[in-house]
Amino acid sequence: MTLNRRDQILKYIVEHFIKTAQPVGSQTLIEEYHLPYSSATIRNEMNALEQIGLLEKTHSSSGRVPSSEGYRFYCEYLRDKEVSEDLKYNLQKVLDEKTRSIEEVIKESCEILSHMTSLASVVLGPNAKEEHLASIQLIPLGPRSATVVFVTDRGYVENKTFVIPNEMSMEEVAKCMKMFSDRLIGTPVSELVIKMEALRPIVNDYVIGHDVVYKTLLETFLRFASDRLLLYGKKELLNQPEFLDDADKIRKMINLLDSPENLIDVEKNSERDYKEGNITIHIGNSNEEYPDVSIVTTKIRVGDEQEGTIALVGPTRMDYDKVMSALEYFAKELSKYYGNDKGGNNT
Amino acid sequence: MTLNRRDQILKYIVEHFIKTAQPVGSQTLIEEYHLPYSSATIRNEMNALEQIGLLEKTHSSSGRVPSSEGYRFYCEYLRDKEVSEDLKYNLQKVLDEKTRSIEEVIKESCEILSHMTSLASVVLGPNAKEEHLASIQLIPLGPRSATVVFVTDRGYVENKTFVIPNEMSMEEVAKCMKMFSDRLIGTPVSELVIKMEALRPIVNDYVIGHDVVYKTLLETFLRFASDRLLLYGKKELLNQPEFLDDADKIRKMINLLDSPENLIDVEKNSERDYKEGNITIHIGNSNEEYPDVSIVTTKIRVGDEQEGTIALVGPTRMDYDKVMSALEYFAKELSKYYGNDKGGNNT
DNA sequence: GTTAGCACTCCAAGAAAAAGAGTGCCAAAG
DNA sequence: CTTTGGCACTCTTTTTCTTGGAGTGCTAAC
Repeated sequence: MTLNRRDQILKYIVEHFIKTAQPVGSQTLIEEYHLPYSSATIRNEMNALEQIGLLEKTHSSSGRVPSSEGYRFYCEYLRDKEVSEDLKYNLQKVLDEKTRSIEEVIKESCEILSHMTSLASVVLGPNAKEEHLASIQLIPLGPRSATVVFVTDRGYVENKTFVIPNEMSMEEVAKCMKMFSDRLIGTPVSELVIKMEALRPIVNDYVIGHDVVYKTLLETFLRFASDRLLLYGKKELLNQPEFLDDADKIRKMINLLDSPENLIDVEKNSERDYKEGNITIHIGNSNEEYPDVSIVTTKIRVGDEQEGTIALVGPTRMDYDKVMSALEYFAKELSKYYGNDKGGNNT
Repeated sequence: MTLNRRDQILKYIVEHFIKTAQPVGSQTLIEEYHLPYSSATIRNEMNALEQIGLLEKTHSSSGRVPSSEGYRFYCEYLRDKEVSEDLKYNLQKVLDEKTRSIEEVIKESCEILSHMTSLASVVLGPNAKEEHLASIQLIPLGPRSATVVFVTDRGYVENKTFVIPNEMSMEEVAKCMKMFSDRLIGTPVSELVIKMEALRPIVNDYVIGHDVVYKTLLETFLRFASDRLLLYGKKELLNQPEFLDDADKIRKMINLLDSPENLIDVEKNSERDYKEGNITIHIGNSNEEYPDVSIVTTKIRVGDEQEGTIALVGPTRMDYDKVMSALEYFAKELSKYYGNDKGGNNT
């Protein structure tokens, strides 16, 4: 499909700006892309594009820079949708390692994605709410201390070491734990805390000094509910030119990346986001808290339950084409390998 | 103990510089501290202090700044060694919560320390090498996947989820795991990998397709060996004036904090470090990779084995007095609570 | 519709000047 | 022999001004 002149010019501007991080002028455009028009013509088109709100100027006589809308338009209509062979090759290499668990595959893939896009990648773990408690194990460490290990049916593990009060024997702790275990296994993680509440009076009759056990379990269950967040490629991201000389921007970005809440906030504010297939693109916007940050996300599914979100985070000036294609490719390949058979692989 | 004039001046300079991050001039010194001498006299003393190597100039006509040696001297002879009541109160509040595990106490204490010193605090977990494997548990998740959970005798947990190859049944995996378990429990973590090597031929005879199990275990054991590092207060640190406008310094600091290796490297280079009680102070030095970073560390002991290191990391211009006192106080209190009874608390 | 031409705007970089903070040192006073 | 007032000097920081250049918008002609 060939583009009309105006769109073609917009495309060039977006791509050139993505590459150089410099506002693009009419002259540059002609030289770089050998356009068969005079600079005046280009300027007219640029002006028109600015009127529609797809381009912006940094000051009255500067070159043009894409607006959020401009990027959005680019994503929707102009991008090439090509996945680089390099990326395919690198991802495939990771995916082909059969005995790797999905977590490891995701980790390594994210490192590759980060590296190839110079963005940070964030893995937002599956919300444990949908998982069920599969096992509670008490492991005595010494006469007065023990560790409890909790495993969900999707292999997520939490643990907690605690001190056994003098008035309780290890046997009693074990008995108490068994009691909880019998009543809690199979419970969805989201209901654990409520169910504990109900168990409180019952366990009261069983064991004296049970409250340590009770409290230990409760605290750990609360941890289940918190988001599991992994972050890769921070270094790559901070070497982008927008951060080269701007300490404030760096601090702000670190803030964003270090506290999941913020990221989730940005992501939630999504009425204006552009969706394409499984990919959602949030393009930073001047009336937001992080105006110059864009986030491209995709849901990762393994088996038939939702398994988590992968996001690539960076400046609004990011290579949307590359990022979207890469993420789409990755999500597709991943589901091909870890598809609808609940975690089994398809050898 | 009252100081001689020269030392008193050095003390004021160090403290003023720590407070303001600006080179200190003779005039300022007189005004701020009401010294009963003329500026010329002060200048003579400053000159002398520079000759001895305790002060430096940022350029030929600038005020003075403490040198590494100057800081060191300050730490050893000049500091006040007072612990603020505020800090005592806040730490005590955390320490008094009886059922908290030591990890949580350390976490919260570090947050307090970071907050009150505006430095980053780093917890370098106990080196697992000294721990012994206490438990291996296989938890089946589905027909073709399972999680193994490993616990050391000090309550450190590692886990790994893996996919069971088609040619193996869950029973076989369990059997295989049991075999490993029987032979590995009690082994020091440092020897696990070697011992695995020895087991390889034996297990070969037992089960077909054991290599997945073997590989899973081996990979997890390798993870045991890696350092366990926690980091708090990055935000506080990056708001220090040295980072206000210097993107490069921020990047460098983040690099340092994000990769444990670097931190350990800095810490190891310790011939010149100053030790006082349980505290070790590494003061950044111009011929090092991180010339303007200082690290104050203390070993934390629980029971009779070494349990880890806590470090406060920040610019060489840090409040050594406050930091050392705080850390010393914390370490002392902690060992009071979690003293020599192997993890029991003293209620 | 396209383009050459030109006036205009704004930024970036550099030079020059001015202001300020601080030093070192000398000679005189204590 | 230590302290101090005085002064020349150094170096940084801030401000102002200038200049060059990149880029635009507009108009009139093609």
